[in-house]
Amino acid sequence: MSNEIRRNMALFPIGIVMKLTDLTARQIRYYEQHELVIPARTDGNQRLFSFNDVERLLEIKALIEKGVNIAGIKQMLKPVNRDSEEATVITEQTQAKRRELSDAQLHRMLKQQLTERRPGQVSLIQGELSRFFQ
DNA sequence: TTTCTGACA
DNA sequence: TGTCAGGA
Repeated sequence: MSNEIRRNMALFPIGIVMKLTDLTARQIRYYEQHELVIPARTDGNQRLFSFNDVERLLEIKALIEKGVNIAGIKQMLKPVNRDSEEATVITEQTQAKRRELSDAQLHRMLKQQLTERRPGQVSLIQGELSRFFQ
């Protein structure tokens, strides 16, 4: 159950998400405008994405590459519920994602991509992810 | 330095 | 979508 909390815990800024998803900030913001993802906001109006947001963006990216437009994606992906406190609602979509991208795979992918960074910046990024490897 | 919004080629 | 401006 605590995994749900962790998966929905917003913690990375757009810069990290860009590397994780291979999307540009422009694209990510554009998708947000169209409500494909609703990242949390904190402090100075900065977007903070959770693991779920990242997975959602990867789904969007995959669909875009398949030639699906925004309208089409809106219909395929369930509308996002952003309850900062309420528990995560396990939607059919969520379960579908689990089948394709398990936690282990996601973690592995994250490690891989975040590891190929310059030695100096690695510590910072790993520090952000550390809470997920507890 | 990084991210944000708005706007235009 | 890319990119620049002007702020936070």
